[in-house]
Amino acid sequence: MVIVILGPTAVGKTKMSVEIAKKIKGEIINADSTQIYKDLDIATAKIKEEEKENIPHHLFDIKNVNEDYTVYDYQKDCRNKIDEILKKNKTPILAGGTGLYIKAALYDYKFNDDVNNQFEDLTNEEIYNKLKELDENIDIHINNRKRLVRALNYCLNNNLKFSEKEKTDKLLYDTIFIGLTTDRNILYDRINKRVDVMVKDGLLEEAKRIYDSNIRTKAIMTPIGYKELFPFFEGKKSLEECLDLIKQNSRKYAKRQYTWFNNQMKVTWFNVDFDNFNNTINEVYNYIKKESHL
RNA sequence: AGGGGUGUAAUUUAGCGGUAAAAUUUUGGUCUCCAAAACCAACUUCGGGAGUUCGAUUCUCUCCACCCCUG
Repeated sequence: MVIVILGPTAVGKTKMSVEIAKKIKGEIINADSTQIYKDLDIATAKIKEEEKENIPHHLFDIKNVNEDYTVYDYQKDCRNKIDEILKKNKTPILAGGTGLYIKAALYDYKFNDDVNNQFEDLTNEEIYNKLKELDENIDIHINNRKRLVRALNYCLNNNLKFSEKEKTDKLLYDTIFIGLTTDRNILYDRINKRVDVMVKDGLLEEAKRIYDSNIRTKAIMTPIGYKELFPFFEGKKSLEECLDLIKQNSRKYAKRQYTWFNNQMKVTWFNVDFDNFNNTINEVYNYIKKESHL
């Protein structure tokens, strides 16, 4: 059995994962695309060493920021870890907020081979029209260039219609999806406060180090919390403006996480009791016990 | 208190005597490799009152609010 602890940012997934692991002989696998990387600690809200409580944690800090890592890599790595842990007769617990990673790892999710970007010179409309010729049922919006390119590649490489591509919802593992949630207002308040705490914990120093390194890879530019501070280091914006932007981007991110989880997975949601987190831990634990005895 | 200015969406700003607009926020949604990403959609507005006019958010008066100057 595999347990997944998911939810929007700042809702308490990390803490829950450790508590559940302690109760059920679990090992934790990171399911957060930004915590894969070394040296990105504060902005990504990565678990601290002393918080791990001797529970094994996997797929944290496995890449340098100048290396690439994609869903494709994660699918392989995560499945390997799951198998390893199951062999030891322990329970893998995926914890994190990157919905696509979770989906790719646990479902029979297939990738295209050989994507190349030979259409760089074309306008969106030209790509769209080419695609429409090969697949008249396509319903990707014309402004969504990334997806248009991918669909066109699929049609050309496989000589098949993208709209008829097999979409499977088949789970590869016996999985329990635990979703942690709370009122939107409370969540937003927590997000805002957490950013302030990050600053106290050294977010500015971490971001400055990254800014000075002059590395501008995807790993650096994707997480919320670094790029927003660059204008401050350049004297172009006030610190407050930059921090507000971090908060705002985090809120938007949380909103998108909800739409993904609600539409892509069968999640059982638990309202988090922040005043007494133990209540929520017990609730989740009892639910897992009940489900796993079936 | 006197003089001047400004009031349009949650915010910043367009605009016009003839159905009020954009960006951002917010909210909802899409999704089969770059997902803390990409994309789509929706809601809400002319400070109040009176006048001129066929018709006023636009012009006039007045009240209110805010800002600046003088005291």
